[in-house]
Amino acid sequence: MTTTEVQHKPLRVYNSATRSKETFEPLSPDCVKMYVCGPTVYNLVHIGNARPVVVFDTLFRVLQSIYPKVIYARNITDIDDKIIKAAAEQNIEIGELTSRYAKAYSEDMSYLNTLEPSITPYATEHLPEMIAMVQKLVDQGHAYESEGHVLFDVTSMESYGTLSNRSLDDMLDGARVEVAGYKRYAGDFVLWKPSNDSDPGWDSPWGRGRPGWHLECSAMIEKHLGDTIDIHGGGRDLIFPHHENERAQSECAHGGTHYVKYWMHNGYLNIGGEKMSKSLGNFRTVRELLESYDGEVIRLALLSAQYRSELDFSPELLDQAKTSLDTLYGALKAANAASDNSVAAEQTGLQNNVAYQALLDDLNTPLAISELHRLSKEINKNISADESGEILQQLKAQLQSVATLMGLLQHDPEAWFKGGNNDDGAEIDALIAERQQAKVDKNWARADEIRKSLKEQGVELLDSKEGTSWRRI
RNA sequence: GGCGCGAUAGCAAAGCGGUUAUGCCCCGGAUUGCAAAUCCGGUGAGGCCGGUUCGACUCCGGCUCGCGCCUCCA
Repeated sequence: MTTTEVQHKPLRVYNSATRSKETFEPLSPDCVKMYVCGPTVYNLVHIGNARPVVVFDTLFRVLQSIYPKVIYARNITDIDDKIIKAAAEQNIEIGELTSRYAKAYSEDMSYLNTLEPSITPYATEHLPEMIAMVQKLVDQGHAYESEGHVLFDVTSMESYGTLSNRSLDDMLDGARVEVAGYKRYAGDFVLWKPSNDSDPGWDSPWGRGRPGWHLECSAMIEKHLGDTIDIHGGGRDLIFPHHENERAQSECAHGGTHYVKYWMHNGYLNIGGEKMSKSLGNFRTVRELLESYDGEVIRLALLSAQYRSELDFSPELLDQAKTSLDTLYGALKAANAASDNSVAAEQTGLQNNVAYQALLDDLNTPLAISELHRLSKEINKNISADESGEILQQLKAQLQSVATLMGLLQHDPEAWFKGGNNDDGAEIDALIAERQQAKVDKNWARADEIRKSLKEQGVELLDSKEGTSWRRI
């Protein structure tokens, strides 16, 4: 490397708060801080819940490619009225329910090739911090106690509503819910609420109770990341009220200090043109989909549209993602077969890679994926042209490095095509050997018979100059 | 009622004021004992109506349709 500074194209991200795409400038280039809202653990997550996880995992990887240290926190909400209800219905302890589904979540997400966040804070482990924050808000006149509840006074904050771009008047105009009697103002939200004897609760200055929904994220960010963070992510449906209220609590508790520099929100995953949601019941769980599709197929499907747009989820989408991955793995496999790995790929770096540039532009994954296809086509052409292995290795290195940034092409190509269980691998190899002999003997009838019978078992034979390989179909 | 998003070829989905997006599907060709894979080529587009411009899918205005938030939700 010369003294010339490397020309980095800047990362650009769409900031929901300003409703525009901005150049990402971290608070400190030495340590970038990102927080993403995680699941409430009372059942299996659906594929819509997986979208932000995959999207922000990709962002995490891109950030790590630029900055030396990135702290990524994703919480687990393990106290919530839905949890209390579900545990009661199933007649089990709350802790049993939440640990079961927190584990399931972690497993499901790992199948989608997501990296572990740097920190996974649990709400129930941060009660002292939450209570302290509520106390601070009460002391500073931003919150008040009423009938055992502590409420945030939204009229006490000048800029309340700026994140979600709405005024207090607008909100009340459209209010569809009855205003609870203990609220001074309809828009006030709960910081702390009383628990009855059968509910889980913690002692507080306002009696035994539990936190309101928005409080945990504020308290955990404060504790683990500080008063101000670079990026806060989540689904679009969290902008209001969740993120608006989080911001209100945190900034008021911190004397007006800016809470989040870049708010990022992914679009909805739809089914049949409608938002997928637990309340509508039109969801598919990740676990259920993993029975039929490799996690990487699901991941590619989720990345096939830019994260801010809506994405209509369908079996066709997954089938297309599967076909796409077959093509990409096919090129990798061919590259492996055609070149000896003794030719070391020169470190080309990512900066000049079109796919990387696309990712730096607010995670333009569809464009990046198209570049993956262009690279794989280049690989195939170079194999046909029988060019030197060096070019092939370069192309392969490019393809793999940028695919890794998207959490794709993480399998061994051979294993990808041969599927999970290789119990019958020896049997297949024996038949291939027999067919090879038949071909030498020009016994085409026997050769075709073997091909046909294996195909009936879901195994397809692929003849090439290098010999015969196979894959599951 | 308030606020916001979208409409691209059979399907999915991007960039871009003028030049092939890309993938899947479909058609033709090369290759192949057969098959697959691969390569080459092709069909096919920008909701509707105006405006700006030498030129608009791309900018501006209107309309239509669809979706979302304002309530738990990724």
